[in-house]
Formats: sequence, structure tokens, C-alpha cells
Amino acid sequence: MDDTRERILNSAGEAFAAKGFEHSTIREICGHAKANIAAVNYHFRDKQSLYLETVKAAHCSGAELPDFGWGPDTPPEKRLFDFIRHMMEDMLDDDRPGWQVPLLMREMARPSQACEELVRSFIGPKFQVLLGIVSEFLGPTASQQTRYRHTFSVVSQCLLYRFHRAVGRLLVGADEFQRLSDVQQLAEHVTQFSLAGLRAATVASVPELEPTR
Amino acid sequence: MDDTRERILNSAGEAFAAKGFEHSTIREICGHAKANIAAVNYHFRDKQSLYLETVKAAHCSGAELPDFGWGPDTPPEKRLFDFIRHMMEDMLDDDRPGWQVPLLMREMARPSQACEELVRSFIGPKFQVLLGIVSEFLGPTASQQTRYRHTFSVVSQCLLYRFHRAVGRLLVGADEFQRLSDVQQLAEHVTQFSLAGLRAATVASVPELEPTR
DNA sequence: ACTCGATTGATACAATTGTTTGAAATTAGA
DNA sequence: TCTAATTTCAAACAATTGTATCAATCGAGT
Repeated sequence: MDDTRERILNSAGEAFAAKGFEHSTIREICGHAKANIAAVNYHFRDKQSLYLETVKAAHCSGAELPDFGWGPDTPPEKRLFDFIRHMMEDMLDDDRPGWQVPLLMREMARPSQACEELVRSFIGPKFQVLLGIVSEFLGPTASQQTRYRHTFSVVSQCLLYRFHRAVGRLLVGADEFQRLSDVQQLAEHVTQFSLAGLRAATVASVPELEPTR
Repeated sequence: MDDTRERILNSAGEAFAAKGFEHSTIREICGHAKANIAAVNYHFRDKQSLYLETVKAAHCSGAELPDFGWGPDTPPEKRLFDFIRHMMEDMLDDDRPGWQVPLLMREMARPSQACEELVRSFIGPKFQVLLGIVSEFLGPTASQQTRYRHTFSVVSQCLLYRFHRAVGRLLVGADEFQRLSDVQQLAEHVTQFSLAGLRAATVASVPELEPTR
């Protein structure tokens, strides 16, 4: 029965997500998992490999690309909002069970060896979806650089409220920051802000079609 | 002669900036500073206090609010661009001497006890400047929440290229990401994108001027 | 029931690290 | 020059941590 492996993986996930790699000790992980110290050496090789397996498990069982129920006639505005809203929910909903998302956030904040596969199999696909949506706004004439820049401009707004939470709280006060982090309102704001930016880029790239739209 | 203190502070700054708090050892710091191990106990109290002093020194001697030479008639568009451009230069210019900025970036990425004063005396003032510029666009009727949200939307775009550099490189390729990180072009893009978002908010807050879409 | 591989368990090991200590050396003031 | 405070130095301490060892235990196939 390979139950021990699972227990350790789970306990390690919690520990790594809560306290990071360095501050998590094998003894504590195994203690919480009711396993022997040597089990981590047997089932995994060492602490580093255990961490890699943990990250891998996180983005496998973790949040997957959801089916938004988009049809071919779903307007890009709605796609953009859905995507942003989904991303916000994933990142900002704190009282959600599971260590997976927090662990991935931690890995993103200070990338290690595990980041490469994380991007390839988790972040990358999502990025491509957003890149597609953004490209619908920019049109076929936009350069790849332009597409990238605008996509980054959109995601960056989502990332801030998670990755600079501490700074945000100190800047505007904890309670105000909490209010600002309301997923629905935040998604609406980011969508509106980004829509304007995207449409402006479209206009700018086709100078002869100036304002009157 | 209190030269040893300075040498240790400098050496510690380099180490903390390069490898972080946990991976920097007192022995290595003192070795590089040609000081005795016990000197850090004598001049500072312990490793933690040394780190706090290092961060403090970083944002004191580090980048200060520059004089942009703005006059009372400087248009907010130019102020916005100047601010963004300055922020980009501070964060993205890698081959600049000094460990100060990298250390502050590290502290922002994973805030510790030192973050509080960092925000108060370094980030806060800059944030207020941008908040003022943004408010010029939004007008006096905008709520405080709206001001905050738009300010965050602007800064977030700047932060991404520094704090998610590793992910960005993996997403679009190292060379492409390098090209995307060109300060001048990037500042222009973020300014354009943000200008559109800010102007759209202004329009939206005055419903009777709705665009005929 | 027996055997062999897989798994678990208690313990020891080696290395690192932050911190402390107390004596020596240096410096500054009278 | 003498003295007292400041600063440096080498060494050791205590605690932690990842890893390795090797015997004990378990489980399934024969």
C-alpha cells in the first residue's frame, strides 16, 4: 500500500505552500504525515525531489483550464471578462481548501527549478488563451510584440493583487485593500481598463479610421 | 574607526540581494568583508537586525524621488510618462551598480518585517505621486476606490516585467522577453495603454457622454 | 509455511549555521 | 604614559537539518 507516499506528498504540499521550501523541515513534514523520516528518502530521493513532485502534483490536480462554455459567436469582450474573472477567483479566493494554488503562487513569486514545467503545463496554456483573446481585439495586422505587450498589460493587473498584497495593504490600509480585492468588482474594473487600452491600440494601428466609432 | 560596520553592511547587502536572507551566511558575509564572525554580533545584534539595517540603508541611499522638472503647466500625460519611464529604469536596468535596488525588489517579492518601513519611506511617497497624476485624469468626482484601482492598474504593468521575469522568459522566450523589456518602448506602451484606460474611466463616470458604439 | 522483495522504523552521522565567550589588541582621553 | 573603553579575534557551543544505515516488519507469490 503506497499510502505513505501520498500522505507525505500532501503534508509536504501544505508545508511548502505555507512556509516555503527552506522553512519546511523533513521531520515536520513526516511528523504531520505520520511517516518515518527515512520515508522521504525512500519514496522520493531527497527534499528537493520531493518539492518538485509537490509542485507537479499541484498543477496536475490543481486548477485546470475550465470550460467557459464559449461558442464561436461569443464576443471577445465576454471572453476577456470571463478569463479575467476566472483568474481572479483562482488567485484571490483565500479561504479555499487545498495547498495547490498557494504553492504555485509561491513558486511564481520566487521561481526555482520547478518553474519551467509549471509554465509549460499550467501557465503557458492559459497565457495562450488570453493571447488569443487579445489578438481578436488587436486584429491580424498587429505584431507579435504588440500582442505580447497587451497580454502582459492585462495579466499584470490580475497578478498585482495577489503578489503585492502585503505592499498593497500597507499602502492603502488592510481594510481598504480587502474591499479593493472584491473579485467581481475587480474583474469588472480590469476588464474595462483593458478594453480601453486594447481598443486604443486597434485605433492607433489603423490611423485612417480615427475616432468616430 | 567604524569602517568594519560599513564593510559588513555593504557585503551583507550584496549577499542578501544576490541570494536572499536564508541563503546568505554570516561567515560568507564577514569573509567577503574581511571582518571577524563576531563583528556582526557586535555592530549589529544578530543576522535579522543586520538584514533590517541593510534594507534601511538600501532605501535611504537608494533611488530617491527624482526631480522631473515638472512645472504647474506640465500636462498630466507627460507626468504619467515620466513617472512610468522612471519606474521602469529603476527596476529593469540590470547592469547598474549597487545591490540596493535588487535587495528592495527581493523584499517586495517576499515581504518580511522590513517591508513596513520600506513602504512608508520609499514606496509610499512614489505611490502618492502616481495617485496624484491618476487623479488628474479621473477628475474630482472619482471615488477613492476608483483612484486606487486605476493607480494599481498602472503600476502593475511596470511591476510585471521585473517580478515575473522568469515566467515571462519561459512564456515568450528569453530573447523575445529581452526585446519586450526595452525601457523606452515599454514605457511608451504602458503609457498609451494606461492613458486609454484612464480616459475611458473619465468618460464612463459621466454617463451622458457615453460613446455611440 | 516459506521466501524474497518492498516498506518501515529507530538511530546515527556529517555538515552547516547563528550565536556566544573571553581574552587580546587597539584606540582615545587625561 | 597610563588607563579605560572600544573593537577585534579565534575558538567553541548548541541546535538544527538533510541524509545514510541497517535491522525489523510486512506482503504476496509459490
